[in-house]
Amino acid sequence: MGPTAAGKTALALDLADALGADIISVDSAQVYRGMDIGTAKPTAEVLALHPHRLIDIRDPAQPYSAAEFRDDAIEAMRESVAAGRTPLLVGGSMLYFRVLLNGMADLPPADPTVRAAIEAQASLDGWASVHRRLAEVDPEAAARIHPTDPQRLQRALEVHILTGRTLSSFYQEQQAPAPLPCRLRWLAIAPTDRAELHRRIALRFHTMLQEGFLEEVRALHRRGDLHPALPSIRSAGYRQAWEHLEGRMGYADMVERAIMATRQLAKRQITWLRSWKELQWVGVDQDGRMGPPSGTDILQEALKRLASARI
RNA sequence: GCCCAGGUAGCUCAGUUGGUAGAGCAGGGGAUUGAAAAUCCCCGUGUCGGUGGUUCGAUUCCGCCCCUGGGCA
Repeated sequence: MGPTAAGKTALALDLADALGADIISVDSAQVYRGMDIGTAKPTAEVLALHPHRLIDIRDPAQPYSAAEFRDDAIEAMRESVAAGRTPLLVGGSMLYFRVLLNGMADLPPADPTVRAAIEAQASLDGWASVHRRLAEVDPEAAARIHPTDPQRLQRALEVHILTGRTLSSFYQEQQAPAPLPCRLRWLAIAPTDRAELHRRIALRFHTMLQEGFLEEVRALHRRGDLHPALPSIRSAGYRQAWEHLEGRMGYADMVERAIMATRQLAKRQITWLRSWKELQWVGVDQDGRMGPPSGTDILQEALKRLASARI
């Protein structure tokens, strides 16, 4: 685990070799085909040598979800363990790691029709009216969800419309998480200081531009069936590039805002990691060198052997 | 050289009919159950360009100086 631009992929490739492991991607953006440069997806050459599971499994027009990830990841882990190998889960989508660890309630999947109806109400009477409506049928969820949080309001009301039951009631009967095919060890990699992380993020975005990031987004834009309401197009960098291509943002602004969005993403990822239990940390210094890992186990042994590697 | 408009938070700016100032963005902290690279919540002391003057009190009014635009020579 680690914030974006921390050096997860480089470490994962080395660790996979050292441990004889199968890499399983835990990345909500790298699942989309045709979104390569901007998601910092490993190149085709790298993927040929180190196959990654759960990359390129969706068209950008079709949203993926944490629940689908949970099922897909467990299946991939099973196959790896059955083959006598070690699954190595690598990525920065912390909710995805979280659902593997804690499981999810048995909720209905998203329903586009119901969501469209809720959005119609919101655009007519505002999200505050959606919040009031939720308060009538599910006061507990309404108390917990802020009236200005459209995404969670929509989800809570959607669950009630689809099932006639409250979100809270589903949470109460939530089962223990699905048993995993192996025990998990948690390892996080991140630059030691924030300024260094910011530097790496800016540097990487400029590299992406040189590698043809705008052309990549232009190709997505030309399809004509994609739009900024999709999770794929909303992701950091793509959203700003999309606005620029539609003439609503200048080039310099696009670059600045894309980097800002990525910094903010990294901050949220670090917030998740701060509260993670039993987490081993690997720090990365200004020269990209890994520091000594915390904790003691076989992972640490593998990391020691890689200690001179640059991330 | 003269005239005009500005110089206030990291940035863009508002404001104080004289009682030492506040928005957006950035940044920081937090939340996170089928969109999560998403969505949301909380956090604002800064020689108010410098220096003299008027005043009980000046960031605010006045003089001079410096800097940045624009105009005229």
